[in-house]
Amino acid sequence: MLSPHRVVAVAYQGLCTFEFGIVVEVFGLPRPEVTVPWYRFKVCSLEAGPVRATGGVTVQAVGGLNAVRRAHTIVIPGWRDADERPPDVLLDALRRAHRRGARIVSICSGVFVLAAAGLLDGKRATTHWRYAERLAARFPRIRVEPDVLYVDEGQVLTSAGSAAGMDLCLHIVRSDYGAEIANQVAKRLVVPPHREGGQAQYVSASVHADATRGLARLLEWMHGGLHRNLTVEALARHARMSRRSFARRFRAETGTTPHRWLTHQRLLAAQRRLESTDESVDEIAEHVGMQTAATLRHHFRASFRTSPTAYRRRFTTRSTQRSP
DNA sequence: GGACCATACCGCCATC
DNA sequence: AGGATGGCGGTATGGT
Repeated sequence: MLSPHRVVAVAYQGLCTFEFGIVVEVFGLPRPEVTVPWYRFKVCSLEAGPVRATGGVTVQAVGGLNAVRRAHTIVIPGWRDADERPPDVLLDALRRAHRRGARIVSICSGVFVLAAAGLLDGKRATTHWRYAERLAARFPRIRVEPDVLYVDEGQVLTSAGSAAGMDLCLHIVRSDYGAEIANQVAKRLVVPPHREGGQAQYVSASVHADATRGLARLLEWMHGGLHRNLTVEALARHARMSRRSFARRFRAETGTTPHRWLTHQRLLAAQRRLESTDESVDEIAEHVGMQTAATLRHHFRASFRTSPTAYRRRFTTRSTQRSP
């Protein structure tokens, strides 16, 4: 961990108060309970003078975009209008920061700023489900993933709608400081340390809560028995549907396919076990329902870009520091 | 890393 | 007519 690690949030006219608040909460609060050097947080303003944020709040930042030049992490907490091209000073500042290796983060519609700067070309990204189509249409070179809470492309990270920004910020803390400290932060925020699944399930859940109830029970059942050898055939039977209808319903509700969902859950379970137990990779593979350790390693690397053992070394709850 | 086999996925169409 | 369902089969993906 670079010490101190400077995080800068960009404020602008029409600032999204909620998303901005998330960033302040996670990176900007003093954390005496954390015994290692914490982030140094700063807000910088795109426009001179106080800026109006949503809800009639006025924000007076201490400095201008200069702070971006020295930041290790830059966060764009939403953008006021998906159709408004962000000013060139901001785009240039982000491009320069990106070139020198800074980490660029967006929440919700903030992705449009990153996209306009060209930082997402050829990369995966996500945004609020309301904007996903527009993003994909306007920026065809971005691989838009509408059904996840956040996408970590290493140097560029994007998160889905509003509160998913919290998931991404916690993910960043977890990457920088390890699971134990991330859990402490989550605990103080009174949020779960790790939300699973994508935003699609929240979308349909809020649109028609009843329809999801049947499948939600099934998901819980699947989750409770990851070690079982679950075939799509068996799942469909359990849900009393044909395979075809089951697959359709599953995608509609969760935004992914049954098998992919299972694999993902298994990987998350494996992560938890790597963090909190000293089981061998073989044992973990068996426990989470991956047939063999080789299969686990394969998927683990594909998803998290490290091996299970390397992950354990980094995130085991004792040694919590690493260099970003 | 590639080859082989099994299964999962999804478009298409008929049916309820 | 129109929406949901289920079967079929070609292709993609996963597991060994």
